[in-house]
Amino acid sequence: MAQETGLSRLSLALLGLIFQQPQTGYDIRRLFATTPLGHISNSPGAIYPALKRLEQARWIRGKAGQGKTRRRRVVYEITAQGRKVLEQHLARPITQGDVVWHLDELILRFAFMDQVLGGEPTVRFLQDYAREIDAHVADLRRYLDGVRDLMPTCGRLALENGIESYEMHAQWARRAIRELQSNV
Amino acid sequence: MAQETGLSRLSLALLGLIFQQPQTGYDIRRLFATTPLGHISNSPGAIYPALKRLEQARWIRGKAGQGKTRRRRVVYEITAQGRKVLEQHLARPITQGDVVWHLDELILRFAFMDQVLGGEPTVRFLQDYAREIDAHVADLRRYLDGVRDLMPTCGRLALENGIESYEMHAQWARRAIRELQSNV
DNA sequence: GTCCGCATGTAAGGCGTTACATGATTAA
DNA sequence: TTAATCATGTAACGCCTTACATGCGGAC
Repeated sequence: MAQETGLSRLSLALLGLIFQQPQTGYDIRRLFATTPLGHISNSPGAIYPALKRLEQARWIRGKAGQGKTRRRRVVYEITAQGRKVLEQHLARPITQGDVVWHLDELILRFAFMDQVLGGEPTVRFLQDYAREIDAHVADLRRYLDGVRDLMPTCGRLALENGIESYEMHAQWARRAIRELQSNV
Repeated sequence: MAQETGLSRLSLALLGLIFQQPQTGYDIRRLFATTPLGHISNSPGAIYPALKRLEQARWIRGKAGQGKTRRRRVVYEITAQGRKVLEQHLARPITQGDVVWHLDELILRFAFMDQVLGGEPTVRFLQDYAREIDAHVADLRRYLDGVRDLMPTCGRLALENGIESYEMHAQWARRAIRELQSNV
């Protein structure tokens, strides 16, 4: 499906949403069209094929179902195998590479995590997340300090944008940890 | 090359870097491998084909050149046409869609902007950037206020992550504007 | 009876990823 | 002379994007 893990961002979102409750492709399209989740995708040409792939992998199962009317519609629900894949995917440890290349996927994993894995693994995930980000920020700052005066102004500002973005993520994670722990 | 604009993120980076100074593919690979710019790509399987495409489009031109040694190496330099394309690409107005789907590409455009377009267009770009982000943040907050109590905890926290991320970008832009204006 | 919303798709194309391939040159 | 580094690629694959296609049901 996707390179390292077997789950592209879109597939992960689909699997997570269908885990939350059985849905049709159209339900998900509407969700993507009307909520911020839509930043993941907004085209049927991605969603329907992705659902097919998930079904072929036996991670979801489509059933002919009816909504309010009796139009043809396929309601997908997650399988036991799909649950297992989702759990394993969400439980994977965070690497430096994830932080550099797949930060948004980490957030997506987090978004489903409490319902799939429960509270404690979620908190641990955020702790790892914050730690990896701190390490990466340290790297970036070291680099910036070394070349600050050599860089074109906008290049430097763009790099600072990246650093501040990571710092914001770490702050957010620590706030989220506090909030999750106060709710236990 | 890419959908709306004719320049994928990688191609934009390549064109911008070659605009800054003539380079070989290997130079750029090293740059990607050793600087934060590398978050764009790190594989020769992407870089060399992209350079070929840019050359076929006549936006860059490869010349056999020698570095310190006399190994075969191709030094690429930007053409007049390439300069024009780069200018036009960087000068494109910012849309809401850019903010939702291509935020990182906007930052990349910004990174080359002062050298390609000069200071005033760069400041205007940042003003537009901040304004579009403010609008999007308002949308997201409106949505969040409507469904806050219905969302699973991690889902809400993930959404807040997105909102705070955008807010940080707007703050950064305003700081960058001040800095650019104080340097004129 | 026509138009809009529901619901599911297909087709073409592009680009990035991983992995592998190839040779030439310098340092040990 | 062996290994590492320089330097440039190719091949297979997967997924997303845009655009187009289809057909039913309800509302007016």
